[in-house]
Amino acid sequence: MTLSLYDTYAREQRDFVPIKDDGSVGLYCCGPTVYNYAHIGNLRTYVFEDVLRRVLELNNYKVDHVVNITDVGHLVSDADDGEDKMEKGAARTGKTAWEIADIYTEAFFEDLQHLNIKTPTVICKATDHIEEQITAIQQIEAKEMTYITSDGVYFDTSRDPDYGYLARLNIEGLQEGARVEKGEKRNPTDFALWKFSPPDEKRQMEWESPWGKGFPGWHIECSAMATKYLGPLFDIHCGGKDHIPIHHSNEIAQSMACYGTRLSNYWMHGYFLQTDKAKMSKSSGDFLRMQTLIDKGQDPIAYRFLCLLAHYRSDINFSWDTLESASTALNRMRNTYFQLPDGGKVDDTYKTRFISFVNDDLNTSRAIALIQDLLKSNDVADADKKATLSWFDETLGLQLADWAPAAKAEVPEEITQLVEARQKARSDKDWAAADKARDDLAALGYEVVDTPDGPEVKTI
RNA sequence: GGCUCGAUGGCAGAGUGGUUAUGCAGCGGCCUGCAAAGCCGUGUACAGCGGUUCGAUUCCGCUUCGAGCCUCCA
Repeated sequence: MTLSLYDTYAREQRDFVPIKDDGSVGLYCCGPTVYNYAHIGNLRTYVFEDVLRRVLELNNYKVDHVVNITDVGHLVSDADDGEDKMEKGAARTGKTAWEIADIYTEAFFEDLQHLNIKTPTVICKATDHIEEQITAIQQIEAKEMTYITSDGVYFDTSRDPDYGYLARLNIEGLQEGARVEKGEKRNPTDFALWKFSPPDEKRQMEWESPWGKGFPGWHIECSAMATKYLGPLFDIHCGGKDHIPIHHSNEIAQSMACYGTRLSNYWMHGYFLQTDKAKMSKSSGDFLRMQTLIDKGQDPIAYRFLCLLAHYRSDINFSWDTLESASTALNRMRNTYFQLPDGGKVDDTYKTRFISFVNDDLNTSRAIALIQDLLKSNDVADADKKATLSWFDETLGLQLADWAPAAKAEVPEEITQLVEARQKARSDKDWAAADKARDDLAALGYEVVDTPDGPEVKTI
């Protein structure tokens, strides 16, 4: 069955045809800048990329999945006095920039584990690839598409006639805009390939280069590492939609300069998770991260489920109520799955429908609606429902098979006595006493539920 | 100011030129001494105004509103 994916570059959904004919697919995903924790909006994009990878695998491709770690400091702004994020983080915490990077890199991968996101096949750090970045800058320089200012080596975007096509940038419109500060740049869209260290201070992260001591610009990192691991033209490049106008436009410009390619055959972008009708932002200081959800007793997989409920190409409005409703739905599904018998086989009709949905530009929302159909179906045996749902879950990653109802908690003697007293009252049909016992238990934080096998006690 | 994208029921969110999305919440019922869970059933929607069409929520235009980018940003 044909896999069809929306390509931002073409602005349309295209049937997927891999570049190589050996069954492999090159997938590059822009990773985190590790100067702080990821927030759940960031994480939504990695969930989307994980589903993309799983759908590619469902289509029998072997996915070479590369994710970068931006551990080089990058400027807060392009102005000369801009502070560096890594160095700023170091100053804030009293740790070195290198330690900061390690701490947040580790936290990032913990977040991915919580969300059942598959580990990339290649994880590459910018600081481990300085040589490759310098080489790439030299290649661009050889094409005479760079110039040097007092603070760095810049890419001259006016030398690229197709600059900004990905974002359909209107260069003249940008120039008319009031908010663009050029500084020493020749064009508003020009960007730094290499930044010089300030002459009077020692940076924690700096390297020698043909242009002087300094550090690489952000955009060259992705181009250089993607090319190193996947070649100058590979299949799919992903990132958040905010990368379309700047970061990805610049990556493409760099690749055009170096290799005459647009770097990736497909450009795919994850949309935002909004809170209070606004984008969640690291720089605004206050944001929700995975640990915040966990601390509030939320299940990370419920968040993954929430992400899957919507199409990756539409913004989600996040609220605690929304997460709660996703969580309720997921738990019902888990319970149902748990109670279904094993030993069935995957239902072909549902399998085909599932593939048609996820192959249609990752329509996970229809795939999840299909689960409801399946579970309510009168035509599929219970054991087959379980096998089919289990097969769906290889792509959805909800870890249904790993879930089990919470074990019965240890109950203090005092509570057991109350429950027994209530049972006695019930058998005596003394409903008032039974209800009082229920109220007393509730006051102590326990709920009693009557089942055919007798009363069960749960903490509230 | 420029550019890009969007607007679906109480909430979240699919989809479609004429026909049930789905989930959560709500309501009614079954079950239960009561309750919880579960099961069955059920209402309300396609921002506004024009246009194309036999017919538009779906296509086109305008208006209004919203988000994003233009500064690091998923």
